[in-house]
Amino acid sequence: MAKSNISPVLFMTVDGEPMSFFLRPGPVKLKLQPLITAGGGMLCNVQQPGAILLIDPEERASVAEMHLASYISTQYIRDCIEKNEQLNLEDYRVNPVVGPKKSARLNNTKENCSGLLGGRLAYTPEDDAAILSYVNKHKTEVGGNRLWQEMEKQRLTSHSWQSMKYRYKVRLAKKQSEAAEVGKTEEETEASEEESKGILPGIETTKGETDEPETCNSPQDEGHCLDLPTDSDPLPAGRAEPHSDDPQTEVSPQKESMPENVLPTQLPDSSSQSKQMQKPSPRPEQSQRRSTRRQLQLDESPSPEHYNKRLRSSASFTEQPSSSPHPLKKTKQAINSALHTTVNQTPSKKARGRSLAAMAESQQENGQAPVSETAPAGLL
DNA sequence: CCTATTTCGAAAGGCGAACG
DNA sequence: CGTTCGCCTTTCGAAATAGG
Repeated sequence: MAKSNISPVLFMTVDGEPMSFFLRPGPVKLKLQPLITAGGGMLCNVQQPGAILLIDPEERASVAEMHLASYISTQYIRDCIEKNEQLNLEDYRVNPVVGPKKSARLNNTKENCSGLLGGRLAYTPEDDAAILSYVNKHKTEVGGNRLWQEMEKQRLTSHSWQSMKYRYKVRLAKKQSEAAEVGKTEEETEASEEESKGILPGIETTKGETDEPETCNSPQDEGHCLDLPTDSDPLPAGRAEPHSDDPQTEVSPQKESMPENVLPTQLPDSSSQSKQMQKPSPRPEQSQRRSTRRQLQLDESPSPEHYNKRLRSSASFTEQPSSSPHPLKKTKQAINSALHTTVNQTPSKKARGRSLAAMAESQQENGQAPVSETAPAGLL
């Protein structure tokens, strides 16, 4: 494969974020590393949350069957380069996974604990710790939902994002604030504290290993236990020690915190957000958050079509996510809506949305304009 | 520039399990 | 058996984006 032919953004998400891959050390890794890097991606030395686990098909034997599901064949890289386009990862999954996390959680570790027997899953210290550490890194976003959804996406825990959020609000926040008082200076302090307590093995990625072997039984581990392995020993089965010494192991989980390897291509996303401020108020953040959000979406829908479509919008905030083109509009709308509310029409929007959805489904082409409800809203 | 549509954030209510 | 605690799901309101 000629490095020169590789698109510099081949392994980048739509928002310009480099895709992270993890591959056990070896000749294959040596071979692929430059290619991935050339494509704008990054090959991590440790398994990070969002990292795509690669494995050479020939080495699959070295991985426990149950863990194979988390791996993507290195052929993916080759094919992407060959076709010069980002292919579907699922097509290269070594062993297509089926198990939904929900079902998995049923056999959760807490059989004897007070957890749940039925469908509910109690929070384990690992879950809490993972959430806390994650939140520590994204303090500015705690107020919103995006962060939590991210967490869910990354399978930080096997709970829904709403659940995690709730959990955080209700319990963790307290703990955190307490801890914060103790060591206000740096958030890390807290995180490390947790870790040292053994509660938190490795930030988000983690969950796992810390102190209980069972951890690997938990649902998440389906996908996450595997995440722990480091360069030296990616195999869950093989690793006896949780780690915790290796500074770069799981201590530097986030996508944002994966610098070393390649160009950090500063992501407007997390970086800018984290910088925000210590959480002023949810609103002010919005504008910036929006753009980020958008990018996330792009990230998820890499299809060319979408790309084009969005490009337009992205263009507006290309380099300045938090610029100001929108605020204007926003203000206007705000005013409008304010007026509207004052006058009346509260339900308009909602009703509209609902009826729309309903209508759309039930009478796709009944010719009934969903706008009906909107009319009044138009108060103009 | 205005209107319509989509998405996000937040809150409330409901459901299930454990404990007294 | 009743009460309390905790998690999950659904609903409501607001803002941003896209299209005309």
